[in-house]
Amino acid sequence: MTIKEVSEKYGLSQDTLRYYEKIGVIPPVTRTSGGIRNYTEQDIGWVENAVCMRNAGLPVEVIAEYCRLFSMGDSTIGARLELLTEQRKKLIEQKEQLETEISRLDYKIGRYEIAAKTGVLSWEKD
Amino acid sequence: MTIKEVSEKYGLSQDTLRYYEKIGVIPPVTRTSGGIRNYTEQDIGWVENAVCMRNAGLPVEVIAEYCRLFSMGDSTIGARLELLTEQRKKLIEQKEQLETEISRLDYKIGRYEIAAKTGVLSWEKD
DNA sequence: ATAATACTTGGAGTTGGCTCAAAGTCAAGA
DNA sequence: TCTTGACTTTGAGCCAACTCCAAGTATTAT
Repeated sequence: MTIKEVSEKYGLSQDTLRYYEKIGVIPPVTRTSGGIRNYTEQDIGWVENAVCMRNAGLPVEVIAEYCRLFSMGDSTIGARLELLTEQRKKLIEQKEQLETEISRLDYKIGRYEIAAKTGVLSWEKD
Repeated sequence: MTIKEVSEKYGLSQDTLRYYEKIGVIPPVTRTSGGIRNYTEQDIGWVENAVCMRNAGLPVEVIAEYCRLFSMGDSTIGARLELLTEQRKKLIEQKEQLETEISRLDYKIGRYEIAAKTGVLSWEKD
């Protein structure tokens, strides 16, 4: 698969794909004899991994570290497990933050709906 | 309350508090006759609002827009309701992204735990 | 063979959200 | 009175994560 196709499939710019490879968020991509990127299924697996992790807000640095450990082989399994566990913890915290803010918003929105209907503000501030 | 106290109470730097005020994430803070910031309960309410919204990842621009609308009075209630509803939707999407990634991580972590115990990788790639 | 298109690299520029520094004002204590 | 320290403003600097550009090479279509 060419960089263009991968770019379209995952909604990443070609620049971003090259950038990800450069900083190690994905391992070096397979090339044609002419040096052109030719993404294999494996390469694409790494792209998917990067997309998911980025969508969840993991820093590129962390994803790159995971790739680096992976490339070093089985001796880094413990370290990779630790890295993933730590990130999981952070995501759960974020999720809780989000839930808190969503209920705050729900409350506010509820009050605004009443206000919009009645034209009357049923409260004091913000 | 002085800027120092507010800074310590909410874990924001004094610079950040001044920055928030400057860009309108919080409305102009009450001042002493000498022009020194003297946060009232109301002002602090706005700070809390900013902290919650930022913790959930809302852009400062959006928070500032809400403040702006608020300062314009009751005629903007509809617009404020719309803004909050839109942001709520985004937060829910983000939450879903997070949940997706958390289960992906759970799956990976599960495999790594087995690998760490048995020393054997029970799968092929990443 | 040649033009158009797609690719390459390296490096500079952009955006969001702070963060720091310089230079100045002011109030309280020795 | 002088100094200390907290405050003020304006503006520059920084980091993450892209994003764009220039200059050059390779592939494809005619």
